[in-house]
Amino acid sequence: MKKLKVFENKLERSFSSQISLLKKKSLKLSFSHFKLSPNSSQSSLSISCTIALPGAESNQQSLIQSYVVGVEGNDEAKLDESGVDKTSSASPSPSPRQIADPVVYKLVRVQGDGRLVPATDEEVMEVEDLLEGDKSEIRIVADDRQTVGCTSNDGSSSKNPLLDGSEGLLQSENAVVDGEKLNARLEETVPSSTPGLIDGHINQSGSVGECSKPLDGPVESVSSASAVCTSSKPDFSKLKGEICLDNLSIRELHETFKATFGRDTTVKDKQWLKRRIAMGLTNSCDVSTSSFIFRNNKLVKKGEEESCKSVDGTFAKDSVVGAVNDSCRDSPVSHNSEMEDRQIVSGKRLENPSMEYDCGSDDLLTEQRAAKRVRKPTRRYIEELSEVESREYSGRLLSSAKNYGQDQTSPKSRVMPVRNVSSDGRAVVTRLDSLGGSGVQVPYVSRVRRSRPRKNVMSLMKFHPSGTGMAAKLVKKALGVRNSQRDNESGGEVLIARSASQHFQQPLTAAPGKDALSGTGMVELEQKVELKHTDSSGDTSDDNIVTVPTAKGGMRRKHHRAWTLGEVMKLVDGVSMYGAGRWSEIKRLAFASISYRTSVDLKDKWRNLLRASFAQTPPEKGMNSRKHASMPIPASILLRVRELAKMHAQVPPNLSSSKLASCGGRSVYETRSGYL
DNA sequence: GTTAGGG
DNA sequence: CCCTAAC
Repeated sequence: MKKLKVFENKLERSFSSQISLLKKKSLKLSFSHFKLSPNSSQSSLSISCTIALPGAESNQQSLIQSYVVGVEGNDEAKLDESGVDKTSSASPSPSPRQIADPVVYKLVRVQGDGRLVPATDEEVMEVEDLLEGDKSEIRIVADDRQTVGCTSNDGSSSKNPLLDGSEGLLQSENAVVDGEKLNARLEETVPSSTPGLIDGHINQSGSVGECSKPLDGPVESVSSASAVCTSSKPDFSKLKGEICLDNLSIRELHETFKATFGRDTTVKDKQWLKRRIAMGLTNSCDVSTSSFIFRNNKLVKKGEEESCKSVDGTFAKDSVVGAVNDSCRDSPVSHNSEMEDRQIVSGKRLENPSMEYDCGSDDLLTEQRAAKRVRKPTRRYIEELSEVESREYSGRLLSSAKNYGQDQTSPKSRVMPVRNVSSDGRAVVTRLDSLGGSGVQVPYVSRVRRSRPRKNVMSLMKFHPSGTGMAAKLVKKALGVRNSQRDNESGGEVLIARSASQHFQQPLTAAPGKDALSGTGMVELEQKVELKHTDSSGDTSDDNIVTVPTAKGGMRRKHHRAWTLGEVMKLVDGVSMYGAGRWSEIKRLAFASISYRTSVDLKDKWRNLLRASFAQTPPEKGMNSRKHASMPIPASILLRVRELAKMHAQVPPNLSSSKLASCGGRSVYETRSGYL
């Protein structure tokens, strides 16, 4: 009999998680039909609950979980011992491990007369979706609970694997709390996280620590925390126990590990082992601790949506959380090397003191990130994230879809850039920009960059003695006075006489125009400047500036200016003359008149050229299919690129210049002149 | 300030 | 093109 109860208990617990899920979906749940009934076969029990799907009242569906009792393996043994009917043979699952998942969910329709009719595929799908969608939530919820409510631990001690533990606990540990008391106690426990648990004492879930999705086949029936809310029967004892992994020796930990995961581990790190075990034992997915309480076959809702609530800071370490998430994500049996890595990652995160939790959504994200992350987040990345964060308080959740990449560091641990919060509540990120020596803050977005050397400013300053005035203007412009209308001379190539003397100032004056900012308002300056030097190399065009929505929602200016044939040629010439890699040189000499191409641009372009030249070495073939998108690069040029590449490959950078100068200089020059 | 690379 | 990390 006792055993029976155990099963019931488990059933309910696992079932409750489903319920909580549904609830989250704001589906109406009708628990009146909740019932626990022995199946025809002794080896299984089934429990059902009807839920009213949004639209159809009449159309009640219920999720049925059937718990297959007889299994062999760790669980089995225990069960048997407990004295319940041992159906060792009954279990279909061959391997011990698989046995661990005795719960099966079935969707059925409840007929008017109470009969249960197998659900149609469609119905199944429907519900599955619901559950599916909630997975993440579940997990989150689970996290909280894990820490908080925990309860059933099962055999984490080296000796008792799984189920056994639960049994033992049932009887021994904190024992038997019944009915009312239990509930009352729950109330307290849940909301307030239990401090002690987090660290050393980890709650073990009853069975093996794998999680699986609700509807997919076998699911682990026992959930750790859920135990808390389970007491459909008054006399249900509470499963509660804390296992102090800390006290275990490494060897013991190993054993435990093995018992938990079914494999050995060579890891010696105690911490790691503990985490792993805790994780494994903590069956996250199907725990629905706080939300419901079963009582006398009725489901009593316990707290309101408190998935996030229980976090009150105590639960500041997310080791457990992280781990849980991990475990959930993996297929039951697969926690292996892959997992281990992540595990480590999460471990790191742990150490971060400044973490805050917002309901675990973060954790989830972080999780995902952790999985891939290889490279440390770039500063920009960090900034973006932080911005997101800043605007996040609007209540909008981080869209997981956005999936901020693999940033491992906790979102919370980011370094915040200087920022001011404007009245509208939006955070404005600014950076300190020094213009002409005076530091001013300009909106981060309109950051001046690219081809606008300081000297430009200085030179401008020269034109306008009133330095301060200028600065002011600059600032103003920076602040975003945008006058979009601009004379653009669309980036045409600049065909201008190159007498240095004639244009010797030009680069300076012209620069401002091209600068990425132009759109934002350098205009005034420019115009003034241009008055003096009307000739202009003509690259004032910034028309191509396009604002691209960034992931974070900010807009980033991105201007694109296609490389003209002429530019390409200049580049090639430059490379041939000065050598690839001497981009600044090339920029200075060959692109003196084209201020909008930076050395980096040259470098990038060259890289692309190389790629192109080699990629389509057989020029004719590969490209005809779709080559019109971007300006086709004349084969001749590609050829040259190739040659140059070859040359450079042979000749070390330092020699290249001289060598090239001698070799290619002339021809190059000629070519260029021809084009120009 | 440049260069090399990844994104 | 944009950003960084390294030089």
